[in-house]
Formats: sequence, C-alpha cells, structure tokens
Amino acid sequence: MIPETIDPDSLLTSTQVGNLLQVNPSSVKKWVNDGHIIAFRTPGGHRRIRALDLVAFLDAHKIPVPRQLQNAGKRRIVAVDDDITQLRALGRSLKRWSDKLDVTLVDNGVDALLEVGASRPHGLLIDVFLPGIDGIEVCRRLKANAATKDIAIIVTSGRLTSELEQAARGAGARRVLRKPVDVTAVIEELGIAAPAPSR
Amino acid sequence: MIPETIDPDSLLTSTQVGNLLQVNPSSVKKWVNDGHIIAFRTPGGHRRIRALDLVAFLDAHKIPVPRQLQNAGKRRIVAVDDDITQLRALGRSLKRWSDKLDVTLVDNGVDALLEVGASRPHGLLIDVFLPGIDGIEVCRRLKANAATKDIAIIVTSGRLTSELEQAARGAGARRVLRKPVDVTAVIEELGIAAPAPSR
DNA sequence: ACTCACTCGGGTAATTTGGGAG
DNA sequence: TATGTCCAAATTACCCGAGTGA
Repeated sequence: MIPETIDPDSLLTSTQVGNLLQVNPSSVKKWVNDGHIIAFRTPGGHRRIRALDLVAFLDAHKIPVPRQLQNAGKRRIVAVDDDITQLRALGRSLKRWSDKLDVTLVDNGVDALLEVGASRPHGLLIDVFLPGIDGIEVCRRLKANAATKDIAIIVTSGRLTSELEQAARGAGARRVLRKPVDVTAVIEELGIAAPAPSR
Repeated sequence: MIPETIDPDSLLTSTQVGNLLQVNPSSVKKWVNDGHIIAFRTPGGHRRIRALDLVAFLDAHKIPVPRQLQNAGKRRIVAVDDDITQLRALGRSLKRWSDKLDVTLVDNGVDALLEVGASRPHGLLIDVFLPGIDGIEVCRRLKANAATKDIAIIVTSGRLTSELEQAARGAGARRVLRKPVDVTAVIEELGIAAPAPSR
C-alpha cells in the first residue's frame, strides 16, 4: 500500500498520510482543512497530499520524519564556487552525510540561482565573489522573496573582512565562513546532528 | 512509456494520464465521461486526450502540473526590468496575447533566475543592466546549461550600443531590442503568429 | 493482410474517502 | 485536540472481448 521509499512528488491520500504519521485519517483531514497541510482535491473531492508538502508540515512542527519519507525529506543544499578545486573538496567532505544530505555542486552564480529556483533547497552555500553575480545582492533578494526566504544562506569567501561579514549578515546570511569551509558549521546550520542516526 | 517532456498536442491514453496524475485509469475514464476532461475517441472507441486539454483540466481544479507536462500549456516567458514603470508597460502590451502567453514580471535579476529555474519558460526578456547581475553573463550561462539552452533570450536596454549588441549576440541572445520594447518582435520570436491562428 | 503482445473499454463489484454529528 | 462511526459518493480493482501498433 505504502511503498518503502517515497518520491518527493508522490501524491498521498489522507489514509496513507495517517498511516505514515500513525494518526487517524480524520486528524489528517482536519489538519488539511485547518490549512496546516497543503493539499488539493480530485474532481470528486478526495484530498491528495504531495510528499514534499507533508515533509514541510513535519519540519514546521518538528515532528520526526518517518523512514519512508526520508528520501522525500532529505536536506538539500546547493553549493557554488567558481574555484572548482575548492568546490570538489567541499563536495568530498560533505559525502560523509550523504544519507541525510543531497548536495548539488555548481561552478557559477547563474546556474546556482536556476538550481535554487528549480529544487528549492534548504540551504545555499555561496561564494560572495562570483563573476557577474553579486553575492550580497543574491542574499538580499532571496530573503525578500517569499518562496526562498527560509533558505539558510551560508556565505563563504577566501578573503574575509569584517565589513564583508557585516554586509553579508545584514543581507540575510545565517553564517559567513572563511574558505576552506568548515563543514561541521554547515552541518550544524542545517540541523543535522550525528553522522548516522538510529532512525 | 511516457516521454520526459510532452508536446502540447500530444495525444495521451487514459492509462498514460492515470500514470501522470498518479490515479487509476478508471478514474480518468469517469472524469472524461463526466465531461471534466475533454477527449475524443479513436474509431475503435479508445479515448485520446490532448496534453493541452489535460493541462486545462489541471488548472481548472488547481491540481499541480506534473513536470512532464510543464511545456504542454501555453508559451511562458519571464520578463525582467528594474524599471518598474517600463516593466508594467511591457506587461500591459503583452496582455493582448494572454490567451497563448503566460507572462511573469520580475523586477530584479535574482528573482528572474529563480523563476526561470522553477518554471522553465520558453523565453526570457532581460534588461542587460540590472543591479548585482551581469546580463551578458546570464545569457552565456543559460546557453551553456543543458536545461536552459533552448530558452529564447531577448536582451533589452535603454542605451543600446553596437558593442553591447554584439556582446549580447555573442553570448547567445536571439534578439537585442532598444527600450521601450517592440512587443511584436517578442511575439514573433516566440513563434506566436496572429492573435488567433487557425492551427 | 496476418500474427502477436499489449493495451483499452465497458461493466460491475470491492474498497476507500469525505462530511458531519457524536 | 484527537478519535471513531455513520452513509453516500468517489476511487479502485477486476473481468473479458476488442482495438491498437509493430
């Protein structure tokens, strides 16, 4: 009835969600009606809930994500750096958390924004100095956009000055890190605790 | 079975539609019979549903459009200009084609790229001079990115020099227009002929 | 034109869902 | 707030004969 792993844009019925969360389907109905869970209706009036939206609901209420939804609920981040060597190194050090983290590596600012728009990641790791793109402006705009304001922005730079750091924080960056990046700070910011949790 | 991207006038069977919407083909049959989805029959009585009509159905019921059907609706473009007056004017002059064209207006480059990534439009109308974003670099990167290389880029500018025009074309812009923008050139570039074609 | 594998339609039965009152 | 129970209606499952496409 419920597959072992659930795709992010699978559509679930109230009962399936009820089973997943171990609550009565009636409660799910109520939560949908109260606007806590985003859902749409079939022509006949049956509710359908996207796995993605369910996970968003769970995150918002800090409810643990069921095993079957882990794939739909993996933390996703986009990392940008025009220095490919540093980018690759970063990718390697994040491999360790690959069971809970999906990392997309990108070597320029334009592709980074395209990817952010397409995949709505939980975090963005961005080098302030990118050709043709002003990192501070990116922070500001992401924070001003309702669809992206919750993305955790971590700004990185090879040459870090206190003015730069202040500017970045003022524009909405959660953290400002000197390169090479300390991955534990990234992991911490994303709310991922130990390397391999029990469930 | 189901291609990755579906043409607006592809013909789909009930089962294909069922898979697309994650619903039983029997439901699709019923919806067609109840008149919710427009369909016609093969000589042998099998239902065939145009992708265009399916999208209309989805829109009418506010059901999320599957990724594969994103291109099956009308032509979509994103227009960017930090001069809101000009942006609004452009929006108004494109209203005339609203039956075949979906226009998203955006007042800064970051939001434009987010929107392009999220909705994969057929065209992008971009002012070269945007705060924090280099329009030429955007062209270059969009063309280098496999996912966005087919997007028709139209570059606009208030102060148009021949060098600028050459740079834009070299970076992949299909057209370079002086502002205020001549909308007929835009319509032409998107392959939309007269206000109401016979097909 | 013929076969073959597969899919589809119609009909009906089985299961699930929504809504509302408890 | 969360759950459990009612009925009508929506959705799904299954049948076989027939259409489709290579």
